[in-house]
Parts: sequence; C-alpha cells; structure tokens
Amino acid sequence: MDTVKLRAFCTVARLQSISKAAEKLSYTQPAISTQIRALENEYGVELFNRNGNRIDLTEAGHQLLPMAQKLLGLFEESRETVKKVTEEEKHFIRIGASAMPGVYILPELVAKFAQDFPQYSVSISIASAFQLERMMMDNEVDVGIIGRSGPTPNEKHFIEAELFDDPLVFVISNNHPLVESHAIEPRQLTGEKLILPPSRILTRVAVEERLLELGVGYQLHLEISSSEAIKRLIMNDLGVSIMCESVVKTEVRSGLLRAIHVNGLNLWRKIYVSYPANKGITFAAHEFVDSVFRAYHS
Amino acid sequence: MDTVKLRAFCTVARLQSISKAAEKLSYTQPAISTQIRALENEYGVELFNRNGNRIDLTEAGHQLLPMAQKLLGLFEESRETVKKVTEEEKHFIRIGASAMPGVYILPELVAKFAQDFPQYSVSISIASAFQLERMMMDNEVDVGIIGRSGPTPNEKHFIEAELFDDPLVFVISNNHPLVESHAIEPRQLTGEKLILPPSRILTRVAVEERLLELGVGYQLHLEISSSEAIKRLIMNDLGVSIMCESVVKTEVRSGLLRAIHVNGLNLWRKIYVSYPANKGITFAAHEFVDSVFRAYHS
DNA sequence: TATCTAGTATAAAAATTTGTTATACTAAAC
DNA sequence: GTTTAGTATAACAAATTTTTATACTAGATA
Repeated sequence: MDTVKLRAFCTVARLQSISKAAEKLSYTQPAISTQIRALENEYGVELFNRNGNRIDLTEAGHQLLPMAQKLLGLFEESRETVKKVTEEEKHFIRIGASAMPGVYILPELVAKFAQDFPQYSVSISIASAFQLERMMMDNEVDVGIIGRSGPTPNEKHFIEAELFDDPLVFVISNNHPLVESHAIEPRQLTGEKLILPPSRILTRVAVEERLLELGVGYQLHLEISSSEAIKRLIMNDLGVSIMCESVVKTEVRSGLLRAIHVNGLNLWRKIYVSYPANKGITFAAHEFVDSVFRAYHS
Repeated sequence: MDTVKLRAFCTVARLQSISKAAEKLSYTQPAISTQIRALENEYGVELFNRNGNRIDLTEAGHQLLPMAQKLLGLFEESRETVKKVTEEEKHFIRIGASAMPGVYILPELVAKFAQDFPQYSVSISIASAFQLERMMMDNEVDVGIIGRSGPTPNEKHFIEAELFDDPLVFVISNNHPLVESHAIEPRQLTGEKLILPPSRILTRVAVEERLLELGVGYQLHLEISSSEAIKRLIMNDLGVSIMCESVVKTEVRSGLLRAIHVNGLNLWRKIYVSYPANKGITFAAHEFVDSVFRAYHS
C-alpha cells in the first residue's frame, strides 16, 4: 500500500477513466491499471465495475474513496508539518553553556547577536561541562560555550575553538590599601585574606598551584562556591579574591569593586566554543559562532 | 511513501532500536536502516539522531510520529470498512423486476425466500425491462425478474432462464353467463366486450394476433393500461379481459373474479430470471434464483 | 453487418526498488 | 586493548513497478 496506488485510485474514481487518470498522473495507462488491480487485491474486493468501456466505483470503492482522500491529505499534512519544523529549526540556535560563561559572558554575546541577526532565536541552557557534552551528543543543544581551567576531556568527540582568554585578576573592595594600583607584583599578595571556591573547582586548583610556584604565602580565609557570594563578601571588606575578570566586570564598571592586574600571574580561564565532531554544526549555529569570533577578534 | 516505511519508522521510534524493530517486523536490520533513510530523504530531514549506538527521534521525528501512527490507523480502518461492506453485500440481494412480476409475482417469491433464508436481505426495484438491463450492467441490481410476451433483446449480454409460464386466462365477473364453466372454447369468446391494455403493450399485440388466428370476432370495448383498473371494471360488469393468471390470482381466490381457461388459446407470459452474462451472478443472488426454481419445479 | 474508435487488460521486457548477505564502522563495556 | 552491541554500507539477488507492444471489448460509424 502506498501513495501511488491511493492517488491512482482517487484520480481514476474522479475522472472515471483509467487512461485520463494515467495522463493526469504522467504514467502510462497499463501502469494505472495494474496499480488499481493491486489495490483491489490488497483489499480483496473489486473497487470498480468494468463494463467494457465504462468504469465506475463499486459500493466498496465508494466507501474507500473518502478514506483514501483523507489518507492522501494526511500525508501532505505530515510533509508540511515536518517542513515547518525544519524551517523553525533553521532559525533557532540552542546554546549550552557552563555556569560561568552562561551567566557572565553569554548574555552580552547573545544580546549583540540578536541585534545583528534578528531572524534568529536563541535559547541558553546552563549545565555542567560534563552534561553539556552529553546534550551536544544527544542533539539537545547545537553549540556549547565552555570555560576551562583544566584539561579538555573527550577531545576527539568535539571540535573546540578558543574564543578568548579570560584573565584572573585580584579583586578587592574600594577600602583596600591597594585600591589605587593599576597592577601589582605577586609578592604584594602575601598575607591577603583570600576567599576562594572549593577545591573541586579547577580554577581554585590552578590558582593555588600558581601562587605556590610564585612563592606567595597567602592566607585562605573563606571557602564558598558562589561567585556572587564572594563578590558580596569582598564588598563588605571580609576578604579579597582572585577571580575571572568577566565575573566582576559589571561591578568594576559601576565602581563597586576593584580588579587589579597581577604581573606575571599568567592565569586565564580559556573560553571555548564547542560542538560535536561527528555531525558538524548547524548553519544557524555557525552564524552565531562566527559573530562571536568577529566580536572578539576584530 | 508506503506503509512499510511508516511502520518501520513507528517501530524504530518506539523500540529506540533499528535491530529490534527489524526483528519485530521480520526484516533484516539493513532493510530497516534503508527504509528509514528513504523516509528521511522523502521528508528531507533527519528523523533520528544517530549517536553511534544510540538512536532517538529528532524534533522533526517527534512531530511526525503521531501523524505516522494516525496514518497507519487510518489504513487499518479503511481495510475494516471495505471488509464490512463486502460482508454486508454478501448478504444482500438486489432484485430488479418489471412491473407485472414485481407487483404480482415477486412479493410471494421473496416472502418464501425470506422465510427459508433469513440470513439474507432483499431489495426490489421496479423498472422497465429496458432500464433493468442498464441497471444490471451498471451493477445496480444483482438479478432481474422479467416477464416477456415478445422477443428477448440484447440476448448475448444476459443469461436468461425461464422460470415459469404464466398462462393468459379469460377473466369475467361473477355475473357473467360463463361463470360456471371450467374451460371454454375460443369461439365462445365471440362478441365479448374486451377490455385490453394499449397496443404498445406486447401482451395486447400477442392476444389480438392469436384471436385473429383462431378466427374469434371479439369486440374491443375499452383500452386502459392499468391492470388494477381493468380488474375493477370487470367486477363492475363493464366488460371482460384476457389477462395473466398471476395478475388475477388474488381476486380469483377470494371469489371477486373468475378466471376461465380457454382451450387451445396457447398464450403465456414467460417469466425469466436474468443476469449480466459478463460478470456472472452473486452467490447470494444464486441462492435466491435457486430457491425460486425449486419453488416452481418441485 | 462490418469497420473503426476509444478504453481497458494482458504479456513480456526493462528499469527501479527492495531485501539480503557479508562486511565495515562506531561507541560503549569489559 | 579486546570484545560486544548496534548501525551503516556495498554488492548482489529478488521482487516490484513501469513501459512497450498487443489483444480484447463495447459502442459508434458507415
């Protein structure tokens, strides 16, 4: 049973002629004859009365006709539906991001992109880097924006492109003695009361290793996972921290916090664009990635 | 697009596995792979995300699934519908009859048949012999019961079987001088006031020719087409007639009229069963014809 | 009646599609 | 690394579909 047979049946019924139907459907007459015969075999009934020249529906054929038309209509509808989905998908970009880029970097990027490419819609899903990988493999997001301080796992499954380096900076309140410095030396950190995220966070590990290398004797004052909490603690003069510049950018701009560059600290969080290697990247997602690159590299 | 592809799609979607679907549908795994691929080509979209081992629906696939199921359901429904029609048709006999047999002969035959074969339903359509032929050719009736006094036209298109001879009898009222006779000689008709149908009716022609042959000098008293009217006229002593025995059977039985046999008149209306030669006869119609034959020939 | 015409059916061959076997490839499990 | 489970692909076989050519039929025409 297929659409060819159904269409043949409906057309023959309507035109009351196999030859005319054949012509209309761009087949030869015997092709339609056999299709009709096949349909009749499948249903086990004669669908047309053949009186020599004349051909018209039997009762069974009469009953079948509206259902056949409905079936053909439904086929068409299904095609339309699927087509619509893909059209929509073409203009929809699903971005996944780990917490830091999702909160502190993506909003700005997406805002700019939306301005330049109003024909696209964007969704942002925030999840752990690990989950994001699964989501990309399962086609739940098109592209990921991931911040990394450590190694890149599963590298052969994903194509990753470095977007930019987010430098780690020394963050202090307006009341801190070093508030007027533009840049300081690592040794000036000695004795500072550092508020850092828990040691499962890779950035924390990187910071501590680097400070050890540089021979800086710091004081671990507080351990808390929320960046927002750290910032508020600093504002209230309960300590200082070493954080990604992006994370404090807003507060620095509005004068709530100070971000001081530490010479020779050489620590960055690298921000990557990532997508599954095995299935390439959507055209729309490519547009987004492109626009982001242009924003940083021009 | 066909049911195989649709069923493959639905099964793969449900079992989330091409191999399992193949097993369930009694195909090999590559067959299903290809069918799915063909469906995807037809819709121009990927319907499944293939992540190595895992296979699950894309958004387009998700949209398509319910429609595919509906399509398959509708297919099944159409099969049921057609099957039901044929089942019904198997137990339905459409009898066509010309006026005389339809009114005076068929009701009795059908009543007896309905008693003996309660599983069948019967419809009776009354039309001219000419129209009946068309109706049989166009499959509007299964079998015809036709009375003929003249030749049989289009004989090669129809198979006709003589059912019985309906003799023409001399019909008189209870007040007629010959009321006590069981049979009379043709010459006794001389001078009778005959009421006959118009001369376009073949029976009338046959009667007049025969009386001429027999040398009977009759008197044409009235010309009227309705048999019912003729009977009423006779009852009121406004004349006599020569009519089919079947037509007056009821009145004779109840003593309203007398039917006298005329020796050597040798006129019958022949009653035929008729059906189109090119397509044979329905099983149910055959049962009816058989039962009618048995009723007359046993 | 015979011939022609229009429409359908049928047979045989060609073309296409479908299904199978065998094999390769991939990712996950061990 | 090796094995395992699942899917894709290639090559071939089988089945189906389509076409060409032809026969058959009923009705129209002469």
